[in-house]
Parts: sequence; structure tokens; C-alpha cells
Amino acid sequence: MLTNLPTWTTDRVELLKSHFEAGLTCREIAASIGVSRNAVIGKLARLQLTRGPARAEPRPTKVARERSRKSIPRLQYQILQAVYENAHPLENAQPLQEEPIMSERRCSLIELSNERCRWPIGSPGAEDFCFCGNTPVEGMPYCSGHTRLAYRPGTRQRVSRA
DNA sequence: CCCTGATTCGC
DNA sequence: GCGAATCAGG
Repeated sequence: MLTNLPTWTTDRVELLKSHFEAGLTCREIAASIGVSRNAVIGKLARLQLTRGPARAEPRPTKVARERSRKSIPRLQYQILQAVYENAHPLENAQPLQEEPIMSERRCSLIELSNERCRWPIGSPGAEDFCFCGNTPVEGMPYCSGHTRLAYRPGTRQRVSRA
């Protein structure tokens, strides 16, 4: 195999520029030159050629995006689901069991406030559905126990489709 | 859903 | 430097 095919030769770059100035779309330019659309776009970017003004808000870096996805609050039923899945084997001492969280001041939706833990208890829509109502951690929507539950990182959600 | 250009980042 | 992946917007 030829290891060094010069992708962007001088004449290809000239074709790129002329087609770009002619107003062809990147896809059309790519087809005409025989490269991928991304290759054209990437080369144009490196040549500092753009049609419109660059996007106002630079999007967060990949690392930042992955980080922000790590500690998302999980719904109660998702946690219960995980518990059931991990509870199959006979010996399962305590997979992710900690001290039970007592909710002594359960309240309804309309009674929620910044002073009441917003952790849902029961099934939404059910007759006895309510919220924990404990005093939240400062600046958090949940009490200390439910904050630990909701924001414990590391447990990946299963979203994969079969 | 399709398309577009723009950006990031592993290679 | 290159371009696939991924984004935002139409």
C-alpha cells in the first residue's frame, strides 16, 4: 500500500478555494474533489475560510461534556431497578446498602419548598405518592441521605438498545 | 427526518 | 495537519 498519499495537494487546495468562492456547498466540493465532507470542512477551517460568523458560544470541550454527564441525578425507580438487578445471586451481602433514610416529614407536591427534600417516594400518580420533605443540605434539592443517593457517581446507566 | 457549516481532539 | 465525531441550527 502507498503510505503517503498527499491528500491536500496544491491543485486540490486551489480547487477547494475556487469552488468555495463559487458558492458550492461543502458536500459538493467534497464530491468534486473526491474527499469526505468533513475533510473539506476541516481544511477550510484550517485555512480560516468561513461563510458566516463563527458560532457565538463555543461549545464545551469533550472532557467537560463527559464530566458533566458523570454525576447526574438518577430517578428513584432507576436506582431500585439497579438494586433488583444486583440482587439476583443468593449471597449478596449489601451491594449498595447504607443506612435507611427516614422521611419523617413527608409532604405533597404543593408543599415542596427550598426547605423540603424533593426526593419522590412511591410511584408518581399513585394515591400515596409524596416527597421526602426532610431538611435539605444547604444549596441542594435533597436531604443529606438522598443527596448521597442521587449524586453518587460511577454507576453507569444502561441505555444501550439490544 | 433530512440537511448545512463549525468545532473538538485523537491520530 | 488531518478528518471522524459531534455539535448547533435550518
